[in-house]
Amino acid sequence: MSEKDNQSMHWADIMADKIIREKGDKPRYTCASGITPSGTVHIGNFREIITVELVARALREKGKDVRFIYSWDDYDVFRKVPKNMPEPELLEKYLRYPITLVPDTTGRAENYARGNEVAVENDLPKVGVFPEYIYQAERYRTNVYAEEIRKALSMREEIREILNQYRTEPLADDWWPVAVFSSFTNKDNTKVIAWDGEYGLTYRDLDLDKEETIDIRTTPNTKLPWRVDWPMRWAYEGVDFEPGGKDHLTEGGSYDTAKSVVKLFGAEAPVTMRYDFIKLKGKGGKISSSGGEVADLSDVLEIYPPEIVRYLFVGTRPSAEFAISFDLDVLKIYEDYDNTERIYFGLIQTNEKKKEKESRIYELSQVDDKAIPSEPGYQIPFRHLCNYLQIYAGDQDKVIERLDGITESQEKRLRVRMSCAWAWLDKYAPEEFRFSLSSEDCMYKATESEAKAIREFASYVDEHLDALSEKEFSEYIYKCAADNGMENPDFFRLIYQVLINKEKGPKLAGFLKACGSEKVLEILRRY
RNA sequence: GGGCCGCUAGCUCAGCUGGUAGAGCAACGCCCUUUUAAGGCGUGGGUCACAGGUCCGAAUCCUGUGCGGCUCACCA
Repeated sequence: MSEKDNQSMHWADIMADKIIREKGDKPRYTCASGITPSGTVHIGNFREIITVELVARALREKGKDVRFIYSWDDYDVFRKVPKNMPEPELLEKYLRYPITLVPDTTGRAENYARGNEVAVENDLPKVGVFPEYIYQAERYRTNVYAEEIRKALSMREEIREILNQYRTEPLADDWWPVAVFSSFTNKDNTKVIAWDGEYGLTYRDLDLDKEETIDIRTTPNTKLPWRVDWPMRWAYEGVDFEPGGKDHLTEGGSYDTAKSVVKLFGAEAPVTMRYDFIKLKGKGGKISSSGGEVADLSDVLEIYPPEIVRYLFVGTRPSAEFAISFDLDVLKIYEDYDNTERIYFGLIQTNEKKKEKESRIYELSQVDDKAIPSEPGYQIPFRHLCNYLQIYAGDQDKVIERLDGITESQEKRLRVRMSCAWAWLDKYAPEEFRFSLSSEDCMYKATESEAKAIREFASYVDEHLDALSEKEFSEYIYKCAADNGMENPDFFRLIYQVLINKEKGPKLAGFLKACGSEKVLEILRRY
């Protein structure tokens, strides 16, 4: 590979090369990601998933077989009731339970953890992400990790030493590298008292002050604490790559200690990369959990088509923080994506370096790398599309009818885009941006002289709108104002009032043409 | 206290394995005597936080300083 190629490489390709370099040339690589579904899995968590997906795709394109596993850490403790969950007082009673044993008050699934999981599992295929899901609650509760737990117990002192390196307070003398959910209460308010050197573990339930001895080969109650659990799973699955947030990948963070602990399990740490958090812009705090506003993948998919959702992440270095916008920036995002697409299809000339870079971003943004579009999308600015949609009150078929020379594949993509645009107009667009054509039951009350001007204007529209250009027709707007003794601003205001019940609107001449004389006349002739 | 990140045009940011700065928005002007957050063309605007260093050459690499932020040191 030449140096030149390297310069224009995408971060996912660079990471794939790094994995191959550090892990050796293997026929198959295991890429992992995971999270505790202790609340809504938000778009920040999605960044880790899409990061793995992009690296996995880059590896596959280099001819490697890739296993992409996604670990749901649903045997973690329920510590806090998120603010966006229904029936908080019921959930309150289940604090300190494993989240898999907490009821789902949203009615989405059989338990709390599962409810948060299904939301994500339903949306990931839409953006072309198909991991193999691993459910840690099931793994632990069916004793899949019994040997690993026994190993951890036997390496108690070595593990303690590693963890103590970064702690302000050393772990207590009676600390054990295992957590126990009480079989009496399901809560983790327990303390390990003894281990028989094999599979027998004795713990005390601190709430009830009762003791019990369990067999880690048969009990569903044990689990490893995070800093031991993570490296254990690296070893168990043979993980080659797993990214992490900056909370994990800081000195003394869990990646650091796990890197040492994993050796005790006879394996090496995976290649990693750090990703930064995602901010939100213009969401207006509609959904709130633990204080801040939250958006999940489905919120983003509502206003951006899948390939643009991917584009947001593909085009940004993972180490950089960025904001996902719900406000007017949405327009720019669509324009940026379309621009990248035009570069890919050679509709815009750029230098070779930029073309390579943008083209790679375009490819990686596509949901299915086996089905990259063979032609660019229908060229219509997002703003324009929003106005057409509003003229036709969201009727996609009518908008399509107005567009010349649209192909089948373009129509398919445009319909997705229209759904997003419509959702955006409805939920997030600023008021000035929105309008709807007046209906008969909410007519502007015109004075007699205004009505006369409107009727005259209607005749101009009837005679000239279709035949003349936007600019040429403008003359008639001014002429009509003058003929009726009105100041221009007043006349424009009048027409906007009549058409859309607002004082202002899109640039009038162009707007009239976009509406078409038929629709305009239908409204004007009510006067 | 440790670690990390950021500091580039009024705003939001791109550019970063070095070759005398870019985009969008905002501003201003013109097309059009003329409403407009839907048009077109154009203009202005930055000692790239600061100080050193390496280099023919630094926004880009190194060192230090300042300011802002995040994170670990509890749990996951």
